[in-house]
Amino acid sequence: MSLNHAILGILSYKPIAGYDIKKVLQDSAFMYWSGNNNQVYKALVELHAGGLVTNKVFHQDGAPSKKVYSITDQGLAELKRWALTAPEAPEFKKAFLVQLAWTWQASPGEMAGLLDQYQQEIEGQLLMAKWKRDNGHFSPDRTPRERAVWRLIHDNIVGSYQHELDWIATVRGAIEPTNGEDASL
Amino acid sequence: MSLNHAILGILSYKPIAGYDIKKVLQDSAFMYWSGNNNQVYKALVELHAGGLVTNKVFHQDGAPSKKVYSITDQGLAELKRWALTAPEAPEFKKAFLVQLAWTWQASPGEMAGLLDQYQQEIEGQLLMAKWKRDNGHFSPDRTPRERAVWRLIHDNIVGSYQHELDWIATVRGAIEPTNGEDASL
DNA sequence: GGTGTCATGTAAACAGTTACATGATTTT
DNA sequence: AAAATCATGTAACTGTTTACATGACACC
Repeated sequence: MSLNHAILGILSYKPIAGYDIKKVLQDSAFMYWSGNNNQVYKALVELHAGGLVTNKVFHQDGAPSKKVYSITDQGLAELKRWALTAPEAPEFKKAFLVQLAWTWQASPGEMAGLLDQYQQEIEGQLLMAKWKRDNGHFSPDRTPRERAVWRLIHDNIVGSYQHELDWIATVRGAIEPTNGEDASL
Repeated sequence: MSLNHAILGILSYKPIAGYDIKKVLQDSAFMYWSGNNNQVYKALVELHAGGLVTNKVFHQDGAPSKKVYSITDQGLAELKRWALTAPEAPEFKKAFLVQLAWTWQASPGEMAGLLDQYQQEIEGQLLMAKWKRDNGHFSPDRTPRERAVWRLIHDNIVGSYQHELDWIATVRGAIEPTNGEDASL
């Protein structure tokens, strides 16, 4: 589970509260955890127990108190150690491919409709990914290299959606009936 | 949970036993479930309870008995219904991107090493994906369209890894130090 | 007056992985 | 002699999502 390490990374940039970590995760295009309460607060308790973070409670009037977490030297060391561990292969969970694999009972029109829907879905995701790349408000910018790396990471995600759109186009080309049988138009 | 539907799809091609469904899942490039006992046998019990599949026990000597499952008309109808439901966006779990995001403590050499390792990992996956596309022994081939669709699905996966390799190359180009400071060679 | 934000946390449900168990047969 | 394959199943654990709970304040 590298969620704990992702949180360490976030805290390495600046100390923030659990509630805000949650939002950073939810807004991130590449930190793929949903960022729900259960996961985040549990992770923070674990990190705290391991001495990788500390927290300080800030009382505010007109709003609930917040626990602001900071990374420790031990946490920084652990973050560096993890950052250099052997990379894992990416996991692609494309439910649409599974669906498409079993459309032999569908008509050409139904298949075309499915592809249209998938394309719309992807176009939406692509737009969001681009927006997050260009306007995401959480991006540490400690060195020129870090800035470049974050840009490249977002390009990877954008490119993944772009690849999906390109692929949809080839699918349309490949499965369109050679003899014209279109309903609408 | 669409694992149940994926299993329905497999059974729509031909009746097979749970043990073999497990292997089909493990060998599949795009049906992303690990195919462990717990998941498969539990899914089959559910499908059976819902009347979507039936089973027949075959006793064999020199080997354990097997329960061969078949899809029912109800199961076929459910498979078609599901195949035409609104497609979901793909999920990309690229742990490497998270790792890369927090490498600001690493030296240029360490980063280059990481990239090398990731590339090797991806090259391995790409090879496997291509092999499964070209030699995978489970591919229903009921109609020319189904054959084409299965090929396209595998092309999607292969393309995803290919995209990753292309991206690695651009990362290398973007972050290589402008002034030459290389250790080895 | 209902909905949303801020901020923490818990409970329950679902999904997924790893490991255990059996017992004959085949392979290394 | 040890390990893997065939074939089913269960147990224990980890990971993830959804929902519940509180209470002040702001917005429409």
